[in-house]
Amino acid sequence: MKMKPDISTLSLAIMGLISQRPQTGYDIRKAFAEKPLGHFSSSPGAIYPALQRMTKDGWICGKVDDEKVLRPRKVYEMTESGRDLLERHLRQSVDRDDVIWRMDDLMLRFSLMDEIVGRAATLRFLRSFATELEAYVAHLRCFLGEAKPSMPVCGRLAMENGIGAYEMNAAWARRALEELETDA
Amino acid sequence: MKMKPDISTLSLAIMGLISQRPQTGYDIRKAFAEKPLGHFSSSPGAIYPALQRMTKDGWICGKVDDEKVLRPRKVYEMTESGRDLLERHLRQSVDRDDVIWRMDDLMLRFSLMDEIVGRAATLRFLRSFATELEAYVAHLRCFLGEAKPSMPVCGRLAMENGIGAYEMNAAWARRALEELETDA
DNA sequence: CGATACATGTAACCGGTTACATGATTTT
DNA sequence: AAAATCATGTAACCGGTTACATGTATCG
Repeated sequence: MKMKPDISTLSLAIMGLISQRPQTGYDIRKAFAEKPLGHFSSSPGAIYPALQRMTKDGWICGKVDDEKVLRPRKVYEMTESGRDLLERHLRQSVDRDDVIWRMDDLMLRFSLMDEIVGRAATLRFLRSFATELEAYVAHLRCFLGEAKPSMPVCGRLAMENGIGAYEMNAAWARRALEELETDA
Repeated sequence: MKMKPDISTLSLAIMGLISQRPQTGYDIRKAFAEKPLGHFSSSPGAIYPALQRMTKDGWICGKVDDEKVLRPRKVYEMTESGRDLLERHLRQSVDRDDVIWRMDDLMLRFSLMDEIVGRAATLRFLRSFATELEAYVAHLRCFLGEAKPSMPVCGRLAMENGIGAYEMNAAWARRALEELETDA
């Protein structure tokens, strides 16, 4: 019912940051704590184990930037195989399960993809994103139409809120598409 | 940075269902698998342990509806202290941390509260929900205004998407408020 | 009689949370 | 010298995921 995410949202966010420029665990924690968008845990108990896992898996590697101190300051950067994995992940197309179960991942992918896999991939992404959303909205509207009479007021309102969220995303995708198609 | 949720979203959803009418674990699984809105795991490995925990904590209790069979069919219903806890949870007011970190919980609460704690509480909820959202949107817009020049196009678009989602929710809350104020 | 839906559970695993522990560097 | 900030980590806990195991009732 869920499946797929070879890369967790946290790992993706971390790779997004260190792709821009190599960073320490602490830099990453600060970035997550200060950024208002995309909520990631900035707790050391999340970040450091994640960095260890990703290192073990060969996606990133940490270079001790200073010599023989007891507490080494490690600056992490992407490895080749990490970049590879990241690019493959960013290039994946959008399906219905993604829009239902992995919206956070989708938006995070969008915010990274233009700079890492280029404009063409970004446009492809937005088109499939909008298409899947519009199809799913149609499906939900149909469901709502049938269920409405038997639903309590607030159940119906909650569902309209859910559908509204998907519609907002679809409209945003169309606007973004227009803007990105007509610029440099 | 996160704190608070005395009740997990899954527990809340389960209590919402069995408040309407006593149900078995299997009924709950089916409800989660079929309902298009609010994504809950319908896997037995999530549901049954959750039911056990909630029973242990005294929020619900399961009555074996049939006598000496090897596989008893347990119908769960709310206990008094469970109803108490649920009502207290539903009556909580909305703060900024809720709209940032617990939007799912908020919408689930909304969909249940009218029938469990009444219209007045629902209206109070919607008012504080709208107010917090509008304040947070203002804050984000301000942040975006400052950061915009130094942001990559897609970073800006992603942030606009995030803000748009909050705005959509605020607008929805105002509409819902109007509808609920003027009806029965 | 076999398939399918009904129905309940367990166990290994994984990753995030909270809380704690420690040390280095900079500021007051 | 004390306090704050920079910086890295560990350990216990909790709950969800996946996969497995089992048994019952109904229907063709």
